[in-house]
Amino acid sequence: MDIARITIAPSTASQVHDWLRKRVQRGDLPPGMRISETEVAAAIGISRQPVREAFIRLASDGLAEVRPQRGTYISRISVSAVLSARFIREAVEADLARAVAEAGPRDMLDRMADEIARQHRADEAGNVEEFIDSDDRFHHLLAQAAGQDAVWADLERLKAQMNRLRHLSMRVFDRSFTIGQHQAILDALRQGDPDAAEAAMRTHLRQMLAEVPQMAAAQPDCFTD
Amino acid sequence: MDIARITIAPSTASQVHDWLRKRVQRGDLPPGMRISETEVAAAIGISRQPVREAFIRLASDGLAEVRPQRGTYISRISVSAVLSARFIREAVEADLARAVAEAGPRDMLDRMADEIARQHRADEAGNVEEFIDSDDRFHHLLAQAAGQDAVWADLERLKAQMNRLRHLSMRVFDRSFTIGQHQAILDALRQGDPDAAEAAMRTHLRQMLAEVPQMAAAQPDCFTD
DNA sequence: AGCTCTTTACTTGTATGGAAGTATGGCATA
DNA sequence: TATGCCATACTTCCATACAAGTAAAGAGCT
Repeated sequence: MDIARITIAPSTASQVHDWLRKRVQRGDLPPGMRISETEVAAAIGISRQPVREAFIRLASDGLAEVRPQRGTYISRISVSAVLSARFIREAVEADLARAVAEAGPRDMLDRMADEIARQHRADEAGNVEEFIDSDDRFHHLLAQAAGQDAVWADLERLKAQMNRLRHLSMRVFDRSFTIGQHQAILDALRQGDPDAAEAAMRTHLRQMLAEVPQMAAAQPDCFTD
Repeated sequence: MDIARITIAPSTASQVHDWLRKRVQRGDLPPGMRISETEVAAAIGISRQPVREAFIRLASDGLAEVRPQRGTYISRISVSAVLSARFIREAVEADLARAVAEAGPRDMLDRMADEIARQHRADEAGNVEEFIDSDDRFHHLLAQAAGQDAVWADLERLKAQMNRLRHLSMRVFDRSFTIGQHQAILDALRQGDPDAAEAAMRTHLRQMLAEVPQMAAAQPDCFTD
């Protein structure tokens, strides 16, 4: 018999937190926007307390900023935070790529190829959300192939800022370029060439170095630093 | 004229959070311990609400676990979380070491040498707290020397679990060994040898790979996974 | 003894009222 | 016109009361 999977009903505060976090990451709630405990509570039809606790969690995620007695605001995207998260991602995923090139299970590589195919379809269909999700799964599969699934979970926290930026940039930049880089990484992994895999990954993730200042210059209200 | 540095009085909830976080990291509140909103509030002499909000933040830090209607517990140290944080640190600090070896400012290297001297003194005096603090400053200086101060701030979040473990292990393991590894890293940086610097850093941080399972086996109640 | 139900004493979650602080617009004054 | 004061309408923060759920001890029955 399987272990019964018990699911407890999530608290109101937790649900509000999830709801807000998704809306912030999708850019539905734009950077700099003011949100109010009272307003959100009235809109949902609950008291202020659960909303307040959701705000606290949102602030812990770095997605909101609570200024006492002044108001709560959706965080602007910190350029330096994005760049340092990018630095960390490059270092980590370079090591992951090396590890997989040296001893990666073949079936995981096949699954990565599947994701690239999905990215082609999402690109042609103009489905930005699906493209971003598949992009994430591609990199997640790399971590799993290296036997470091937990590492990806840790990176998720750092990716919070990058995700918001990506929802802006994906409508602007060339997605087929991204797909080509994914393919280059996978090719190197398949050939079992650690140096090539690392180089391809670093090239891929350094793409952001040029894009971030460009995005920040185009929409200065959304950014800080 | 300088910008006036305005400091707002931190909220009660924020102060309680800081207090609890330090106590958890120092091992003062042991893993698995049960804490109660009511008890803490009574001990401090305030109402439950600020304490409750401090608990929420502590849970966001991964240092506590709130089980609805059941109780709140200090998180056990997750072996897999520590190992994945270690993996990330190795990857990041390897890149940092390379960068500094290639183009690191000399004065920062001198400050790193100062820290090693402090570590010798702290070791002889048996001052574990000071040794750990200096150890942190040594690695922080490396990030600053690479012009990536923000990266260290991001790593702080991941180090939360590792810090608790270190307070346990530092009383057990050989500190002079650690100092020797720091010296080896600094020597490679001074010689401007990126490969040697990276190798020394990876060796240093892989030390934990052997220690963590050893610690977990010795004190199973404090760990999970 | 062993099992079942109930009571009771907890826990965290939510609602609400008021306290303290901040920004803003209006008004009097120079 | 420009400046300073002040009432007012917000905001978040804290205290308190109650609701809902859990766990363990104990009574009563088989």
